[in-house]
Parts: sequence; structure tokens; C-alpha cells
Amino acid sequence: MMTTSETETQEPRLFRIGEVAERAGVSCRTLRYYEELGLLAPAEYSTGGARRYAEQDVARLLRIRELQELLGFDLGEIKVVLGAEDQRAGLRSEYLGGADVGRRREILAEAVEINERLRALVAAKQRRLEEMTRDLDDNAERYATRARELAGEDPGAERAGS
Amino acid sequence: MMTTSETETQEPRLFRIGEVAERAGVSCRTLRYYEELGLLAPAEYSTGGARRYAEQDVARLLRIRELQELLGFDLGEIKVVLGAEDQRAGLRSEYLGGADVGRRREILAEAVEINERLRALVAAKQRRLEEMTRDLDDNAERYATRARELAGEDPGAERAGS
DNA sequence: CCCAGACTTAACGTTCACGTAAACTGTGGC
DNA sequence: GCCACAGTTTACGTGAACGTTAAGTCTGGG
Repeated sequence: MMTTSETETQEPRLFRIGEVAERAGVSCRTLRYYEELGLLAPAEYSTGGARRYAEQDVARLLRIRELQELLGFDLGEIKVVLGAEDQRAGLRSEYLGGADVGRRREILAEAVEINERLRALVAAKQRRLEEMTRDLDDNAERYATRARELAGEDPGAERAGS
Repeated sequence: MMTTSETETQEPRLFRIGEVAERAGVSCRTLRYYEELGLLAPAEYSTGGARRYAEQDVARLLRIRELQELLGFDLGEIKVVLGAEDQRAGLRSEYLGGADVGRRREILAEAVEINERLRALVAAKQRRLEEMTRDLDDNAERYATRARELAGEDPGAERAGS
């Protein structure tokens, strides 16, 4: 059994930098740059030194882009946020590994705090966007009214309504 | 009557660049830069050449910042959006001035289009933010569960729960 | 009239987030 | 083994959005 090759818990497919870049709509340069910043490292390297990314790395890349474009974070801030998420993953390992309870509490507390700060920030942004939406809709309505007025006038007419 | 000075339809107070900058939380350099880009010009200049901003200019500045920080537009895109709003104001004048109907329709159509594009963009952003909010809340819940598990263990205990 | 403090222009500097070129190496299908 | 194509490092370049002097001018209270 096992159609692919051996037993080995099904080797997860790895991607070359070009594939990842295209899938995420970024350049290879961007991926290397993120690695340079310590933001995103490939799962492994080929013997020749070529980067090999796992599916999970792609997810992380998309997350980076989301934080960047959606929330307007710079790459430094993103590193902090992702750091917290990494710690959360670390917590899970420590947890399963049976680390001391104090340490676990500590990591958890920090993760919670970052999560809450992010939550508040997103909420604030949502409120401002809702306000903007209302304004835009008000505009749209004014435009519609204006358009009806214009439609009422024959092309060539001179007077203007109140 | 008229406690301030003369009759004169109540001269609207003007602000110096430093005041405006502080009120909006930007630097004077930023204001001059925006003017250089044709984004924001002061209502008038003193005889000596000092910029004098009206309240309306401050509003425009805040709008610029909003488009920049909330929607992530660059200053070029913002110029386009504000251009449409200027045209909307222009439409009003042309309207009251009795310009030809064709021209009015034209301006109105463009304003409507920009408004709709902006509306769609904001809506898209809102949807993505909602999704992010859900994710964050899910995280928060997981954290809470984890915290309850931790609370159940006495400090010093060794076993880990499932 | 004086003078501190706010303003002016002009011009060069800086940070971020990559883009781009050069010179070289690895990968894999025939 | 060949060869095209994809990848590598190193390093300088770039556009956006300002920051930062420098050197001089304006403003307004005493």
C-alpha cells in the first residue's frame, strides 16, 4: 500500500520559490527579503541551497500580506504579531512536552494580550470603515437625487432648480 | 452689534501651519509636501507668504489621512479620489451657475463611478476584516480553554491533560 | 523698535520595501 | 553529458513619504 513511495507518513509536497511567489502574487525578491528579515523561512533547503517551501509557509506568507495590506502594519510590526503566533505554537509543544506550569501561563498570557490588542485594533478599523460606508452611501443618495433633477431637464434647457 | 470687528459676514478664522499640523498629528513638512503634490493648498497666504489654512482645509487633511491610513491608498490615488470630490463641488457651482446639462451629466457620472468603486473597495475590506475578527475571536476562545486547563493544574504538577 | 518664535524656500538625507543587474550554480528532462 | 531554465548571493538602484539641516524672513507682543 501507499501509492507514492515508501511508508514515511506521506512526505508533504514542497514548493520552489517561483511557485510560491506566483501563488501569492509576490516576487521571489520579496520572499528572500522576508527571510532576510526573519519573517518567513522555507521549510528546508535542497542540497544545492535552493529554498523549498511547505504549504504552511505559503499560509504564513498570505498571512503576512494580509497584515500588511489589510491592517497597514509594517514588516517589523508583523514580525511581532507572527512572533506571538509562533509562541502559541511553541506553547502547544511545551504543553505536550510537559513544561512547567509557570512558563506555560507566561506564554499564554502574552499570546492573549497580543490577541486582544489586535482584536481592538481591528474593531476600531471596522468602526471607522462603517462610518466611511455611511458617508459613501449618503453621497450615493445625493448623486441619485441630483441625477433625477438632471433627467427632469431637457437637454438645452437653461433654468436650474433650487 | 457684531462683537468681533466689522460686519463682513464673520471672517472665518485661519490657522497657521503649525497649528494645523499639531491638530492633525502630522508635521509641517507633510503639509508643505501635500501642497507640493497638489493635494492640499492653504485657503490663502499672508502678505509675507505664510500659509493660512481654513477649517475646511483641516477637514481635507484629515480626509487625506483617513484614506491613507484606513484604506492604504498612496498619495497619488488619494489625489484622484479627492479630485472627484472637488469635481462634485465643482458640479454644484456649475449647476448653480447654470452650465449646460451635458457637462453636468458628465461630471456627475464620473463622481458616481468613483463613489461606487470606493464603496466596493471599502465593502471588500470590511468583509476581510470581519473574517479576521472571527479568527481572532476563535483564538481568544482557544486561549480561554487553555487557561482553564492551566488553572486546573497545581503549580508543580507534572502530567499534561489531553 | 526689538526680538523670540514661527514661518519661508532650497536642498540634501533617510527609511521602508522591495526592483534590478551581474555573475554564478543547481535541477532535471532528453 | 548537455542545456535551458530556475535558482543562488551580492550589491547597488528606486519611488514613496517624508525628516533634517541651513540660511534667511515674517509676526506680533512689549
